[in-house]
Amino acid sequence: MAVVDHDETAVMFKALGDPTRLRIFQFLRCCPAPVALDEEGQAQPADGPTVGEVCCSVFGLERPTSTISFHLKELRNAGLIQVERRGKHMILSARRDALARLAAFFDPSSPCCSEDNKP
Amino acid sequence: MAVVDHDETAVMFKALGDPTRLRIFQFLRCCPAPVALDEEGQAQPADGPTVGEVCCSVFGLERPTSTISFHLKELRNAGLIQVERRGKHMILSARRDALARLAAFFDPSSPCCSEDNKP
DNA sequence: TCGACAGTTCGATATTTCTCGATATGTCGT
DNA sequence: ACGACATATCGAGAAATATCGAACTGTCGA
Repeated sequence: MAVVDHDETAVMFKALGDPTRLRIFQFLRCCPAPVALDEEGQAQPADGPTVGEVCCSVFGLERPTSTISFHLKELRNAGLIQVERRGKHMILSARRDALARLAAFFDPSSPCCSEDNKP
Repeated sequence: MAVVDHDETAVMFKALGDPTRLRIFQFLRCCPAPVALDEEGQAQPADGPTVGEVCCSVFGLERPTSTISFHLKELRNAGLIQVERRGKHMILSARRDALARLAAFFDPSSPCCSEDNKP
């Protein structure tokens, strides 16, 4: 088993490699988690950022929602964010497991010379 | 001053967003001490990995040198690697400051709600 | 100086990506 | 059911990107 799946990790980096998406992701990182599933499976709803709030807060409505929606889909396909419907809104949040995975990639104490690099 | 320069950081992520470049960078990361093997398998003390070694070790000569050279230039322009001429070879190495910067980006303890996210 | 070697740059091409407006889908309140 | 709202999808056009072979530059050794 490879320490790092290059292709899958590259998808994450590619998603963050666009300035528009990086700003969205950074914004979502800083927002409180919209929901907390406790051990009983009870969802405690909290206010989370919606697509419209991203358009307004991050881009000042200078971008059409269709463009933001496109980038949100890219971030979701890369596994970087979660999207949850709540009423007519979509609640957005950064995925903590993705953050942990990327943090581990740059962790200096982690082993880096995996079998992938050998012919 | 912004905590994170989105555009500049996005350039780094974009460079790592290609599987070919990610493999190159991962390979170079694992050779921090400039040590290489010559034809007899002897370790040359001051030598680091060269372009040809990347072609051979990482891609098994399945890619032309021109393609590797293209990706190395992208990584260099993104500030992720250093290239130093030594004789007829180019000695490659990952830039530690770039690694530290990216690690800081994902550090959970670092402040993430910079002024950039506020309108 | 010549030829061999290491690597880069160039030109062409195929593919992907970003962006936008228009249209469609889904949800709520009445 | 209907209209208003929030967001997604579609289609098209412009721009960027990855890839390759050929040609070029630079360096060393004989």
